Amino acid sequence: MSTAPTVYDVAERSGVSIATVSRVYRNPDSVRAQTRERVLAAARDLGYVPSGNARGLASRSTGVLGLCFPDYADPDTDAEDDDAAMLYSDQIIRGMERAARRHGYALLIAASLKGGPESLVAKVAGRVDGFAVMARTVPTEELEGISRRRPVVMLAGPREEGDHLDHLDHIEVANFDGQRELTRHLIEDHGLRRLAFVGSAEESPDVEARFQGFLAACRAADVDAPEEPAVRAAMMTQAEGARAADALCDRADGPPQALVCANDQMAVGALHALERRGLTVPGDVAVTGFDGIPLGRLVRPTLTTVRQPMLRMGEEAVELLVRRLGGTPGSDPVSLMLPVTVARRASCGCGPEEQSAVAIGA
Amino acid sequence: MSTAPTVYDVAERSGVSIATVSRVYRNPDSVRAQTRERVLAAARDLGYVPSGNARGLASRSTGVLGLCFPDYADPDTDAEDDDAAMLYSDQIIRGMERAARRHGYALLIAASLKGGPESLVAKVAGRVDGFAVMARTVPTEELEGISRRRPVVMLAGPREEGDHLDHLDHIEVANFDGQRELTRHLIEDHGLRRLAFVGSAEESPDVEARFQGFLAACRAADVDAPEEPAVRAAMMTQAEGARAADALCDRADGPPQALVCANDQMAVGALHALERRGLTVPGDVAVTGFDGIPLGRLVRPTLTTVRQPMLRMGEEAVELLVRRLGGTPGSDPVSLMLPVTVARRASCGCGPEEQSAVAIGA
DNA sequence: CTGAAAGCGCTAACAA
DNA sequence: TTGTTAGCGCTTTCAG
Repeated sequence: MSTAPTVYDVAERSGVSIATVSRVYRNPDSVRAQTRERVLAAARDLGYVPSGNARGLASRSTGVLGLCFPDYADPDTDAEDDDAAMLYSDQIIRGMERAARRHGYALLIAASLKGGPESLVAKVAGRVDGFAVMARTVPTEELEGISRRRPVVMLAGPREEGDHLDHLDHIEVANFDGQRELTRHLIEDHGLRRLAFVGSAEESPDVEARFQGFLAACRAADVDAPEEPAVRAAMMTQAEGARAADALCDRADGPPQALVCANDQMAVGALHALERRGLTVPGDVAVTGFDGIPLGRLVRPTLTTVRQPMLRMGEEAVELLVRRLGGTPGSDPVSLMLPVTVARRASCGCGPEEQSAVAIGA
Repeated sequence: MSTAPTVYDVAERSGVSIATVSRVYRNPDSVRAQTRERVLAAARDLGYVPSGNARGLASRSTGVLGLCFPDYADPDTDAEDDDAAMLYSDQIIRGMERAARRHGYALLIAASLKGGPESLVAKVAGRVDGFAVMARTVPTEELEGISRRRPVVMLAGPREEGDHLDHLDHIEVANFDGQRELTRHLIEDHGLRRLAFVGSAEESPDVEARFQGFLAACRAADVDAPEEPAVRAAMMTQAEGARAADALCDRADGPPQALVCANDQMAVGALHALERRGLTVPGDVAVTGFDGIPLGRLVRPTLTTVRQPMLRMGEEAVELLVRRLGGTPGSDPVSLMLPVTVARRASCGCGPEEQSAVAIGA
């Protein structure tokens, strides 16, 4: 693994200038066929691989798009379920990779390491032409500066109005509308009136929007609606979901009729906790989630939830980035709202078969 | 989005030399705190982002690992199932990303575009310190040259003996042992004796190994074992699996007692085809797959299969690469064989609950 | 169609 | 502790 061969080596070996070697790769037709073959042969012999770095430096572009996502690994998910637990990030990655490929880009992905020392974004930002950031992965201020230099699109988490970040492109899903529709379903179609919302302790615009949707539905139906989530889980994991369910059941007034969880992971945890306590779902308590992770269809009862179009989100992110990179420099920030889908399954009382689901919002 | 600021801009603005600016990022402690703050402040004001390209060029390393994978998208999978269809590549990506993060690397992923013009590997290879390649994603010869210049690890697909590639590190799963054990189970535990293996038309060492495992089990039990797979599907998709099942059922001697499919996707397709024909599984025909994709637990009957540890494969790949990069230059090529797990579920006749599964091979 | 030369932005000795 | 000075390997005018 000595020193890697460079254009100079290839040039020398094939008796041309380095400029010609470069042309062979960047614009083959501008070189006489015979010369080209000679160069290619030399390159092959030498095991020559063009340096992406040098290329990028000289041409000021990398051909790579990036994605920064939070460390979503749920430590409580056991190995078995883990196979099935295709999370947010996985689907966004899939969507972005697909779209990126269509446009000739590769995808660089990096998750925020919890106690990470050096800035994650900086590392990614420095190696890509543009990138997407999942909400709350990166300090706002960091993005502030970076976004002045290259296209950035925020994923999930509503546009922060009047904030420094409002010049970023932005994609979100219909959190409010989705949660409102699901809640309406619980109230009107199943006749439930004592609902508890399980939110999260950390600030999350998505969770907040869901809670507001929940509230809206309650108010519209004249159902008692507390100003605050019944529980704010420390983390949105299965363990915390179970804990929340337990806490709610231990209250003086007994368990609520429905546990409306801010995400699927917590809902699954709640399902387990309820089962352990001998409560049946949806008989004694209905449970709902939000996200639409595959695990939701594996648990029994199957989980009623609001499905997010994560794959599409990834694709749209790339489209946005590509558009920005393609020119139209000063245009206004774009903000997309993607529709969600309410998946009525067993845990709300809709029976084992998944009901046909409807697109909501956007 | 004018011209991005460089070390020179930051240096000037903070009244130091570019070397100091560089130090602030690479080795903060080697700069007086006061100076450091001044530099950082200037950088912040300017929206400075270190160029990964320039860095890589100068330091001869990128801090990025890569993965090339085939375009596995199954066009037959409908959008609904797609959510659940976490494929090979997704899990390997997850595993690699995790491990890479632990070692401070980011991950660059790129799928082979079908009619892709320019060489995929070259693009990836030029931007990373080392990378993994899923079998049959890349022309052998290409890798030949590249692997002389940087660490490459092959995923799946057995080491090609006596081939040019036998100096590459290599990770595979116990295809042979897994398929043999599953087949033994069908024969001995369920008493089936007329088994048909559904393979693939394209050359695949993995599929071949599985078929050999199948044969071995048949012979060991004195079961009639044809030298060739009963069917060789054009692609390993659901549609082709269904077609294979139909073809087999239309034979003069009627359907076999068991359809042993070379992967889960085909097995799921077979399940559908059988159902359409009014045959019950496992009553009339048993069906098995290979891979352990989540979809296998969603279909009814649940799919008996051999589970591959793809996540671990990704992690091991990174470990191997990191080791190579860490020195030990001339050491011999490593070849890992990862154990698989036979998941006995409903489609072989084991009942709805998944039986405890055992690790096989390696 | 091909060559010469000037950088791209940063790191890494080596000095100071 | 900080500055100076070479490149790293490639793209890209501008000539020829």
